[in-house]
Amino acid sequence: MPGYGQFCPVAKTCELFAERWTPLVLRELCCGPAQFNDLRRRLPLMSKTLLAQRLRDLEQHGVVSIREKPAGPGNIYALTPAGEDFRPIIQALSLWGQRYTKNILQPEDLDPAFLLMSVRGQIPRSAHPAGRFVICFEFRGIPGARVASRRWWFVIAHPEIELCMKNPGYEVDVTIAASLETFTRAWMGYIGLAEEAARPIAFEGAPQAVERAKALLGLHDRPRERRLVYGTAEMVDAELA
Amino acid sequence: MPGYGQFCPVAKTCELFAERWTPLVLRELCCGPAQFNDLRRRLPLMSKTLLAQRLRDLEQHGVVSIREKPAGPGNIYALTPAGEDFRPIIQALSLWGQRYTKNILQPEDLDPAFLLMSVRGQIPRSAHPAGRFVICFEFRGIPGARVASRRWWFVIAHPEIELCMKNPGYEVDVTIAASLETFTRAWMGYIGLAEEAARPIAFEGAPQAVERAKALLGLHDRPRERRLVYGTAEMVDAELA
DNA sequence: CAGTATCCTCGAGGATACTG
DNA sequence: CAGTATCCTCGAGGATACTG
Repeated sequence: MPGYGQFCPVAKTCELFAERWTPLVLRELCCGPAQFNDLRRRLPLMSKTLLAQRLRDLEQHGVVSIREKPAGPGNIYALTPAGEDFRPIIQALSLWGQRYTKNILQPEDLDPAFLLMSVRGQIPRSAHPAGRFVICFEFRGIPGARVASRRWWFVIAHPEIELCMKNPGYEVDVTIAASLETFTRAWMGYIGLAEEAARPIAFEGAPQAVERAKALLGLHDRPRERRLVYGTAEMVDAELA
Repeated sequence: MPGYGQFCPVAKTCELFAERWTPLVLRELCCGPAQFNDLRRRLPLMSKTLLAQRLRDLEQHGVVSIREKPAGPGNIYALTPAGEDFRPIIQALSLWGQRYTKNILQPEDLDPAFLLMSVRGQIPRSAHPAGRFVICFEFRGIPGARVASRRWWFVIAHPEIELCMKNPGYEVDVTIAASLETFTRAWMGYIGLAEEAARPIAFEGAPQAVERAKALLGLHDRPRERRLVYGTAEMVDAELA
């Protein structure tokens, strides 16, 4: 892609930042160093050829560092200090989107895998229950384009949360059943749990466990702009504790 | 361009914001409502077909309003409130660029017309001299790709500054002669006036007039990150007064 | 001036097969 | 797994001509 032919720092920044997929690659790297296939999992519609190319371009521009893994094949991709300075911009794009893209979510934008990885990433470790806590998700209305199962499990065992597509076999504390769209919108805080009489989100489990699950996931009865953290696990802990 | 297939507000925002040329169209509209050819002058490398399409897309997304001119053909393009909310993002992209794109300016990024329009736009009206004040610019090293004359004039006559490609005939108070690259970098504050012994910026005129011109244009002896205002004339007045 | 309509190009990026 | 090499497609957007 040729440049914009302007010395303006907005133009020069856009030459490297406002390319297709690039802001989303940076969004991912905001969560900390990652391997190639970590990024692929989070950007399933991006081809590997293009991902590799973008990473190389970003390295060229001093925004991403590429270092060999200490053992085994493959690299570790991480933000350089210049890359870190995109974090507030990612945050600002997110806030804009939270205000103005609520109502243009398309069925194709919904994906249980991406959703639940995001949900997991926004749970501060300080909120983990003391013992093992298992949440089962049952989604209706998954777009046909997504090859994904309807049932998912969170196995919360401090300090880890395992996301399973197959029944891990543990006793389930809370089951959450909802249409994928409703749950996505509720998690983002675009709608409140109390308002969805037509397509409700059903919680099954002991009342105390249900409340614990809602608190853990940050689900509220009323709409409330979610505070999304584009940062490492430590930053999530610090900002959402 | 298909979407990214993610509900993530960063992804949804990028679907409309991070398209080629779009941030620069918004950058221009940050300066206030504009007509089609105002925008074309500021985005000379963007085709009119594409500009028209982007403006339509932005209107569709509720970011730009398109209203017929009160008289005559053509429209007035302006930011909606949602569009105004991109202003801090443009500002942030600019700050990133000021920090990290200093050293990747290409000859093709230099353009006296774009430069001097930008210079003019960053002068608060409160700084205008009482009487008429005329600055002549003489640029060396204009890239061949740019069809532009080497000499330009600012006719500062409060509350207007006229930018002329042809000698307006007024007596010149200050003449500034420099290579286009040096002047561009100095104006951005990437370099200071005092440091460019090799390719100096020559000021000609009465010492007092020269000092006045430097103050007006915000030129300093030492590098200093320029505070660029992406806003209307009133905002420039308020922030740079 | 302020765009729109039409045609055409070329290059971004997807698909596929391959490698250590 | 973690990419790279190669080929090919298709659609973004440029060029041109046209309109009120």
